Parts: sequence; structure tokens; C-alpha cells
Amino acid sequence: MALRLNRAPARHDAPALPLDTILIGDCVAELEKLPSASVDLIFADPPYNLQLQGDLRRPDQSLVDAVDDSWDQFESFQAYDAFTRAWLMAVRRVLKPTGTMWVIGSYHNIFRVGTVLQDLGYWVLNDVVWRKTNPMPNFRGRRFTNAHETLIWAAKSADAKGYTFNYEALKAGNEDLQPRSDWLIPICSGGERLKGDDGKKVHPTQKPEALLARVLLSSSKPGDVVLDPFFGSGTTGAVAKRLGRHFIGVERDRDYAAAARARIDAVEPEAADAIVQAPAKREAPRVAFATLVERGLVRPGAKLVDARRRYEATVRADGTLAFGSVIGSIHRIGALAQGADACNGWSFWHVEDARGLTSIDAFRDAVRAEGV
Amino acid sequence: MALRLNRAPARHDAPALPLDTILIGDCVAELEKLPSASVDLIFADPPYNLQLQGDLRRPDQSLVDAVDDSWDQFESFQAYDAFTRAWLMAVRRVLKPTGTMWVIGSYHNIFRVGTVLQDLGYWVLNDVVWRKTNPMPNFRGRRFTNAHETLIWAAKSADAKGYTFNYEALKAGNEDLQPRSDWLIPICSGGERLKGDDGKKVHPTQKPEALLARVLLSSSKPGDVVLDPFFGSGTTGAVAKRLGRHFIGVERDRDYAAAARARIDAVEPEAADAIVQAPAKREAPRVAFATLVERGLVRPGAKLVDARRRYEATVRADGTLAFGSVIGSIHRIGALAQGADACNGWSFWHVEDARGLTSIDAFRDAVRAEGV
DNA sequence: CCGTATTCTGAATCTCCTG
DNA sequence: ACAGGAGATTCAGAATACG
Repeated sequence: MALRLNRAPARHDAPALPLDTILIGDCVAELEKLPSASVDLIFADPPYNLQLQGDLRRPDQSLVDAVDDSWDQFESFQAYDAFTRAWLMAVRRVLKPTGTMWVIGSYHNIFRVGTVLQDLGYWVLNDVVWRKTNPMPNFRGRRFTNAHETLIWAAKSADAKGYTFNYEALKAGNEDLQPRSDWLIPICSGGERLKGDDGKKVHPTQKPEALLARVLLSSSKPGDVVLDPFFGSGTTGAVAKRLGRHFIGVERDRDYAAAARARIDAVEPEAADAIVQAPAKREAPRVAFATLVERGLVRPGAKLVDARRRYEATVRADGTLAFGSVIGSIHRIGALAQGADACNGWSFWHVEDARGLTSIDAFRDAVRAEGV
Repeated sequence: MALRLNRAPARHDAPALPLDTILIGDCVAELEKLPSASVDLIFADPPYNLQLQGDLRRPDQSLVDAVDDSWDQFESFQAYDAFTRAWLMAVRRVLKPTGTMWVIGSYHNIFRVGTVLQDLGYWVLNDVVWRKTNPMPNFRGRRFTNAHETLIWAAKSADAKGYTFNYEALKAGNEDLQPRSDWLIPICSGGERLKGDDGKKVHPTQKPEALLARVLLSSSKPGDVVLDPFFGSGTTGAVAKRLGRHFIGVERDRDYAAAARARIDAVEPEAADAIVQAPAKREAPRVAFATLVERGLVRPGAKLVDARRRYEATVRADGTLAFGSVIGSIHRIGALAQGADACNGWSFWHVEDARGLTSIDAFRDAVRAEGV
């Protein structure tokens, strides 16, 4: 039995569609009550099936607050696939033929999700990468920092035409460059992060509003109906309301649903003419020395010297420097050579050729000039 | 029947492994001839199963040279999955227990590949995003510009330990920041792109050498054996040779194999000092704290303190520490002092003298410099 | 009150050798 | 195989504390 947390007025033109409502219950069961082909956009943030083992501690021994909630536990890949198949079928029935769907996930689950949705006849339009400016580091140094999550954007079927893609607006909001499949957005923190009375986060995986804004602005129109079958803390609803879209959320957990309802009630819709794309965060123009080597601007085996040619180091293929038997970054080796505590390797080291000394900083500028 | 394009001298220590060789034939059949658990790293760039529908034209009506080769055509997802399963099983047998595998793909195939490899027992370590500085634009304006491809980095099994990850060198080459899962690398073009006598590209999906360099530098050591079951234009082989790794390539198409062979023969390996393995701290020879006491670097009876002088312990002649009435290793006592359950005593404890605090790790470095 | 320093935290599949 | 212990390991940003 679903309990509805509804604040929307009754609508006579679409009586069966519980607009701007959070349906409390299992999403497959709740979606069966909705009419077919009735929503314009789906955003789904399903459980990731993280399969965490033991505790993880930071180098300072503090404990990482893991996502160990029961809703993220599955017995096997098979069980996860069955779950995935069920909800993907349920939302597909409700999706208009011209509608599209977004799903977000990590490497733990996204391959399963992508495979199942292809098998069900969805047609992938893009995979989009959410690059995090501030991901949690890899504390043990045994893998690459997991600095992104993946979104799949899919149409209802291969022959679906007429889906919404606000190409011109996106391009205009992106310095007249085509919108790309890699998005740089910070994680949800600070004032945006919902906290309980105890000061603890309400939901372990709250998504940033900037991410949802990019989704809704790119693939929906004002007045469209956006369905989120894993509503959680209600980011989809909050952004939908702010941007003049309707939402339907489904959430099993009453506490999450209540927090989401309160959050959404506090949202002020933006004036229609103010609804434009949030400006993209400027890309940090950070260039690593390894990039110069990779791009062939500095050759492995080349000798670097300081401005007065007192010290010499050898460039290695991995973008480190060798100074005697010591290997390290341009900064650390620069400091070591001088006997200093710290050194800006970019200004310290130079390449010598027929024309004389060239600062490696000049090569970095060349990389930046090419658009990083 | 496989025809080998071999330029490597015979090796008596590994007679069954055709090092630095391109095996011509189907990869599953060819891999059956190789011994089990014999290669250190796999890089695979399988067909993407692109499912192109009709010609793609640019706004000026010029035709885009699409990947429509017969090797990229599969009748169904089912056929593609069967193909994927077959080659993933074949390479897994050949992979050492400590080895890892990279697979690259796009949204057309990467979900299938990821699902199958998880089902086969591979353990995903990371998914890595290759962001292209210069992707092909989306000419229709109906999707996001496909500006990235996805790589999956996986170990042979969930319990596989001891795989190679050159964390410290990668960090040093990246402004002393740990390496992330998003890589920015230009596509292969210009002089690097192999062209035939007719000026046309030899292979439709030639990968940039910078991408392979990052793969090999991060997850292999000099002298390792790298297997590429879809050798194509031989980028893996060219980079392996340049960086002092051995390669084994498998390629069905004789023309591709011949072009790859010629390309690799022209490669000059980097100088040894540009590619020797950087010593990692965790691989440095172990030094017992007792050795420091034995060698007179730390005096029995000396007081050790933490960096903020909050705790104090006494050095004993046998290399243990006394903290109140408790006696134990530098690590145990460090943990006890802080009330933590673990502690790296080497970085925690310091000796105080007229010049201030000196970490006992500095004395350990001195011992190592003397040759343990 | 302000500027600086410290602390806290985030969708995380996070070690390896010896006995 | 399993237990125990040595010893390795973090970045950005916000919040809080301090001087």
C-alpha cells in the first residue's frame, strides 16, 4: 500500500499521474499503478552493489563512513541483474516513446545496468562521465583514485525519434562549443548536503544539484514530467521544481521520503527566463610534467639543468626525474638538488638545446595553448 | 596455421613464449598454444560492435569514414557476448595470477565486456576514462559529443594480490598528486598515425601511443610480457619496445600485422636510465629498528617522541620501546600511545636533539644507503 | 572581528609477508 | 590456509578552532 506525500493540486488533464509526488514503496510495484507512456524523462540512481569488505581507514587512522546500508546488499551478480531487469522494465513501460532515461552508476554496477538495458531494447545515446573535482582519495595507493561516475543516457528504443536534446542552449552555455560527454562537477557537500538533527548526513549518496540540473536542462523541457524511481534525498525533485519541471519520485524508505518532501517544499522555482544552464565550472588548467613527456615535448632521457647549469637531472619516461640514484617529481628533485625544503620545478628546470636554455614552464604553456 | 613474424632472438629460459612476436590468426586459437599463467599484462582493444546505421555525413555533406569493417560486425548482442566470453577466457588462462588486464571500449560494447569479465571472475580495479582533447564532433547535434572512451582495469580474481601498480612514480609525475581515473590524452593523428602508400589510414581505430604508455607505465615493469590479442596496427608493441617491455601480439589480418611489424622494427628503445623501475618505498629492503640501535644510530635509553611531543617512549637495547610499563615494537607502542589500533612507528617516532626533531625514518634511510 | 590553522569528510570493491 | 604483525597510505573543500 502506497502512502502518498502529495502537495500538488489536482489536475484534470492528467488525472492518473501523481505529479510532484513522492510515492512510498517499492518502485516496481508503484510504477505498475502509473499509466503507460506517460513520463518524459527518467533519472535513476539505483543501488551500486558496492561489495565492500572490511573497514577502510585514512592514513590518520580515521574511519571512512562506508555505504553499508542494507539496500545496497545483493547476494550475487545474478540477483543484482534480476533486480535491474525488473526496474528497467517497469520504468520503460511508463516512458513515452519520445522520452529518454538516465542511469548513474560506478564500475561496480554500471556494466550490469548497461547490458540489461541494451537487452531490453533501450538504445544508448551517450555514456556521460561525471568527473569529480574533489573525489575521496585512494588511501592505500593501490589503484587510481576513483574520480568519476558514469551516466548512461538512453532512448526507449533504437527507432525512437523526437527525443528532447537542447543542443543549441547547451552549446550557447558552453562558450559556443558542443556539449561533451565529460562533465566536471563537485560532489555534494557544504550547505547543499542534507543533515539530520544529529548533524549526520541524511542519505549516504546524495547527488549534487548541478548534476541533475545538467541532466534536466539537456534532455527535458519546462512542464515535462521527470520520474525518479530511487528518489532518495530528492535531488531530482528539488531541481525539477526549481527548473519548472514536474517530478514523480518513488522511495521505499519513509525517512528519506520525508526529508526529500521537506527539502522540495523549501525550493523556490526560478523565473522562466532565468532558467538557463548553470555555468560550467572552469577546468583547472593543471598540467603535469608527465603530460609534457607523453606529448613528446620533452624527450625521455633528456637532461634538465637549472638556470645556472649547476645541477643536472634526467627525464624519465614516466614523467619523473632521476638525480643520481634518487627518483622523484620535478619539484622534489629540484629541492633535493639545491638542498632546499621546497622548489617550484617548473621555474627551476630547463632544457638545453642549440638555442640555449628553455624553461620547462614554456612547454607547459604550449600544452595549455593547445587546450590542455 | 599461424605464421609468425618474429624478430626476437631465441631465448632458452622461456622457450614456449614467443616474445616480441606477432602471431597471425584468431586470438582464441593462437592463445591456446601459449602456456598458462605466463604473461604479466594484457591490453585488449576488441571490436566495438558499432552498429552504424547508414552513412554519416558532415554538415558539408562530406562522408565520414566510418568503422564499417567486417570484423566489427556482429549479428546480435548474443553473438558479441559469446565472442567476448571466448577471448576473455582465453587470455585469462594465459595471465599470471599477479597479472592484470586492460580492455578499452565505447558505450557500444563496454557494458557487455564489463559484464562478461565480471561473470568470469575477473575483479575490476578501476574503470578509467580516456578523455579526448580533440574528439570528432557530433555532426547532427542530437547527442553529446562522444569525447571519451572507457578502459576497464581488472585483476585475474578478487583475491589476487601483488599486482603491479607504480603508484609512487605516477604520483611523482603528476605534480605529486595521486593519479586519477580520468586521463586527458589527444587522439592519434599527425605523424603518429600510420598511413598506407595511398595516404589512407592503415587501421581505422589506431590508439595513441600516449595512452598505451600510461597503461604500461602504470601497471607493468621493465622486462614484463604484455599480450595484446587484437594487435591491429601494433601500438601496444611499439610502446612496449620503446619502454623496455616484451610484447606478444595476435592479429588476424596479415596486412595489419605486416604494418605493425614494420612500425615496431623502426622503434628505438628509450635509454635504460629513462625507464628503469623506480624503487617503491614498500619494496625497499626491510630494516629492523633493532638494527638502528645495533649500529649506534639510536642509543639505548634514548627518549622517542611524536611530532608534537605529546607522547614519549624509551628505546631499549633490543630494539623494543618502553612506554610506561608496556614494552613492544615501535608500531605497537605508537598505536598504544595514541589510542589507535595501528600506527606506522617509523613515521610516528622522532629523536630530539639540539637541532630539533629527527624522524627515526631518516635513520632507516641512512641504514639503507649503507646497503642495509 | 578577522586571518590562519586545524579538523573533518566524501558511492571505496584500498597490503603483504611470515610463521 | 589462516592469523598476526609490520608498515604503507590522502585531496579538496567546508567547518570549526584559535590567536
